[in-house]
Parts: sequence; C-alpha cells; structure tokens
Amino acid sequence: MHRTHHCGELRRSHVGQTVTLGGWVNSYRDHGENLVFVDLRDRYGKTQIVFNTEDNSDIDGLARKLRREDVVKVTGEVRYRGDSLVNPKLTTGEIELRVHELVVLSRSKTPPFEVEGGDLPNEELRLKYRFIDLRRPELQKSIILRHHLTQAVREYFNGLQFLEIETPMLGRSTPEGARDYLVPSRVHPGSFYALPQSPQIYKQILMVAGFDRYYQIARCFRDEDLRADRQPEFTQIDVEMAFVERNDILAMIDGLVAFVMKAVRGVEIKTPLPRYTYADMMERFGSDKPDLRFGMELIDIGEIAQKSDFGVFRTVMSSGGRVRGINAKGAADKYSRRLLDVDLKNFVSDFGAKGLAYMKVADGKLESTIAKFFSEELQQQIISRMNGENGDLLLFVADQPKVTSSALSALRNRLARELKLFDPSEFSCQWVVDFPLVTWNADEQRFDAEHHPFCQPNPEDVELMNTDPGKVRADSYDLVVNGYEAASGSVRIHDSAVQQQVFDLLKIHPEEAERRFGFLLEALRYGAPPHAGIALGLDRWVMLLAGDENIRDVIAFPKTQKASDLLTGAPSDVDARQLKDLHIEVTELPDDK
RNA sequence: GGGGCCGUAGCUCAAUUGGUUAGAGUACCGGACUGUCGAUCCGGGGGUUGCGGGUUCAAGGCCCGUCGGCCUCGCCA
Repeated sequence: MHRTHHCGELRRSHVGQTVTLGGWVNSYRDHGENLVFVDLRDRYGKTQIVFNTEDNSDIDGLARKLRREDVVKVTGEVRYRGDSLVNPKLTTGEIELRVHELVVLSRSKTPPFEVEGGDLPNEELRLKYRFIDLRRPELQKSIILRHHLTQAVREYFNGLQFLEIETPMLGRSTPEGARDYLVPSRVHPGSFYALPQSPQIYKQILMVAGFDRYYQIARCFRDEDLRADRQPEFTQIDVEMAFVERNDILAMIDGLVAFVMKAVRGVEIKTPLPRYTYADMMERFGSDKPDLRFGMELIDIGEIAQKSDFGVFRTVMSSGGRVRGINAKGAADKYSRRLLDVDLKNFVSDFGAKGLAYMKVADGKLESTIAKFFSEELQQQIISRMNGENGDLLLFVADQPKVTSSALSALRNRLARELKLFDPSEFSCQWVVDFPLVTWNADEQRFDAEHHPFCQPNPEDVELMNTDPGKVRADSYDLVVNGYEAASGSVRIHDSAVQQQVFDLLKIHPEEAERRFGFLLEALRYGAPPHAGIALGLDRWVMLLAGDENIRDVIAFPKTQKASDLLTGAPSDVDARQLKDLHIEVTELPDDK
C-alpha cells in the first residue's frame, strides 16, 4: 500500500502517529528555504502537510519543486496545529502532517484549468480534460451521490424480492419510437443490431417467463437531438412486476421515492404521492409535467374574449381556438414594455404563438394598449376571472388549444423562475395518470402510440376504441419531479387479442406486427400474466437530487450537443479494413476527409 | 432541419463601439520570506483575437462562409 490513511481522515486523535498519505497537490505555500506547506487532496478531503527543516525535511531538493496536481506519497508525524492555527474550513483542520519523507509518484503538466479556485472554464475544455474536471469537489460529489442513489435503489428492490436481471445490448431494431443506434453484423452481411432504447420488450418477456419482480439499472440509447436534460446514452432504473395493477406499481414506486429521498438527501417525503389526471394537468398548467412548486395556473377567458371588440381574440375564438392567460402576481412593474413586446413575445413565438397580449391591473382597472377593446364590464370580468389585484400582470395567448398550452406553460416556468416564485431546493413529486392511448398523426393520417404499442387501454374506454380512439385513455402513468419527467410507465397488454386491436388502431398490419414484434406476440400466447412496469430516468434523478440543471454534470463522461465525446474523440472514422469486414461502404464523406 | 447566444494570453474576462505597441486578474517561470491556509512581496515570459474570405487608408469589433461549445423549437414509441 502506498498509504495508511486518506486525506479526509486524520483528526486530533491521530496526533503522534506516523502515517503515510497519497494524493494530489492541491496548492502549495512556499515560505522559503526552511518551510513549505502543501494541501494534499484525494476524494476524501484535504490534509495540510508541512515541510520544515526542523524535521529534517528535504525541502530544497523536492518540496519546493512540488506543483499543482503532482501526485505524491508522504510519510510523517501527525501533529496538532496549535490553538491559533486551526483551519476551520478543513475537516482535518486541527492537524497537519510533518513530513519526514516525500516521494513524487507522478509529475503533472500545468493543468489547463484550476481544480480549485479560479473560474470554471468553458464546457468544451472541461469535457476535453474531463479527468481534471472530475477532480473538482462539485463533480466528485455528484458522482458519489449517483453511486449512493443506485445503491439505495438496489437495497430497496432487493429487500422486496426483486431480481436484478441483465438484458442484451445487441438487440433487434424496432422502428417505432426514437431513432436507433445501429451496430452492423459481421457474420450477417447487411444486417444490423440495434442498441436498446429501453429493455421494454425483454422485461415483458421476463414476466411471461415467471420472474415476477424484475429491476435493472439499464443503459439506454436514443439517436435523437440532445438537450440540457437529455443524453443519447442514458440510464434507466427499469422495473416490471407481474400479477399487479396500476396502483401496485404506483405504491411500489412511492415507496422507492421515499426510500431514496431519505437515504440520499435525508428528506422525508409524504406518500402516497399526489395523483392527477393528464386532462387535469393539461387544463390547469398546459403541460403533462408541470412544476407544482408554484401555482400560476392557466385560466380560460374565452367566453369573455368572445364578447370583446378585440378582433384577434374574436377571430381565434371563432376558429376553434382558445384564449387563456396567467396571472403574474405583483409583477406589473417588473417587466418593461420592451421585455413584454420583444423578449416575452419572441419567447412564446417559439411555441407557435402569434402574439402575447398583456394587461396590468391598476386602480381596479385594466391598463393595456388593448384595454379599449373591452367594456368596463368585461374588464371587471377578466380581473375577477384572473383573480387580479392591483399590481398584477396578466398575460394572454390566443391561439389553437395546443399552442396556448405549450406557450403558456413555458411562459409560466420562465416567469416563476425570474420572479423567484419557488424555492429551488424544494422537491415536488406528483403522478400524472390517464394519458391518451394514442395521438393523431396528421402527416401520416393515422394514430401514434402516446407511450408505446404495448400499453394497455383503460378498460373503461374499450368501447371508444372503435368509435373515438383519440379519447381512449391509457393505463399509463408518469412521475413528475420539479417539472421534469422523472419516470414513465404503464400496465401492459397481456392478451394477444387486445394487442391486435391496438396494432389495428396504429395501422400496424398483422404481417408487419408479426415481423417486428412476432416474438413478443408469440410469448403472449403462452400464458402471460397481467403485468405492469415503469422506468425512472436515473440521470435526471441524480441531477434533481444534486440540484444541477444539466445532466452532463452527473455523468462521468457525457457527450456534447452534437453527441461527440471530446475526451476520446468519438465518434471517429475507422480503418477501411474494419468497414470491409462489416460489409459497409461509406458513400458520403465530409469535404475534409 | 430552424432560431438564439458565445469563441481575444493556459484559464476567466476587458479593449472608450472601425484608429497608437491588444490589457487586467489568475495560472505559469525566477527570486525573497519559519506558520501559511485564496499566503504575501519583487521580477519575468506568454497573443495566427477559432479558421477562411471580403469591405476599408485602417478590422478583435463590420459583411459572407465555415468549425466548435451552449440554450432552444422540431424530434425524443
């Protein structure tokens, strides 16, 4: 062993012992020929080590030449620093190591940025030198938190007789859903494996096979564009249970959430977590994943708008649209004309809104360039409907229903953040249930599965399958945390006749279904228990628990927005020989290759 | 595929809005100092202003293109 203790370990009780530490030079304070201080760092903490000629330390030979990030091994005696010399900023601040022997295990080039102190460099550099970035205490904390979370998850499920079962990474491509990452087969020219978007089908087959409680910390791949909370390669806590109904899954996951919150953050969560319907959330917040740490619900003023002289509102109302608004309490003075007319208007236009109407409540009346289109009576109705008080800022979007929802829900999030309407350290978890089974795809003139094609229709809505499929509710559920989709799941179809009915609805022809999912359909014909499951986004959970707003900060080696790994240079071109083995010919190359 | 922001010393930023030799903090290098802990003090080196064109007497700043990073719409069963 190159060390007897680590750098966060030594206390006053160790005084007098001779110990050996190994670590990185975090900083050094050179006091001349006779005295040098070094803060030695490892993942457990920092310890001050002292080179003093009184202790016969070799100062001029080595100690004075130590530089940041050198890796050293030091042996010496633990001493109390002295009453006036204790450093309260360090857990080891009461002691120091008086070094007798120093071995430089590895020199460091001058690091491209500072592990401690100094401003964070741009993310490009951080990703290229990820091994330096990962030394920063903040990232170490998140990676360690991630470990604690996965361990808590395992502890919870293991204690309830779940089995952790691995499923293949090389699977069959199922063109539904996200774009697949493909892996060419060498021994089957022209054929490809797909990396899993999720272990969905395998876990259902595990249920048929009788492993009635399954979980897996599963890596998943989706070749879609990235976001701050989305990586092409991510990790799911994947769960499936047999002989259960929706409420069994929700209760099981309620328990998981409470368990990990307690284990990882020391936070008590009240269960059962609140449950809302999709329809309710869409109406009140315009989103299926609203952040419930604040209110500011969407309010419909369609009836009032219709009676006004405001052409924009009237036109929208007569063409099947809606006029909805939000009330930013007390914000009348916080947004200038410019912010409202330019910034916020452009903001909602990203979501398809053609305009943003706003009114301020002052002296019990509406103050706005469009107020003149509303009679005194209508103005009072708006104020009353919007719960307006003097000083409030009312914002309205008049458009097709979908546009009012997405624009106002995004605006709601932005305003809440800017107006500090919630405590960022708080957690708000809620279930959203009864999603629609399918949504109409106008481009393809057919229905698409909202969740996935194996999702059980709500038994109460079976009649609607033939008459009004868009109204059929699914037996599905999402878990929403602080406005993020943190988990998603459903009761699965375990009856091949029902499965066929859903495929029909999705215009997946029997031969096509057989070709794509034949193995699953066949499995369902051999005695499939009722089953249901869910998958939690591990990366997002860590992000939320760590208080980060960026998923890259909780992944050791994340990819950039263009899905590159700046550390290794992946993806890269490959030898012609490799391509030949795989029977692949690249037809289009960028100009520089 | 669309929109937006950004790219100047190793790093973080500045450069009076197109005008002298591109500055500061920090890091780095050298020196001083026996109790520092963001050490301090003295001195020093360090620039293809992402890259390629263009406009101009003159470009870090303007125009066009391109590369890269971030945010976002679409996309993400």
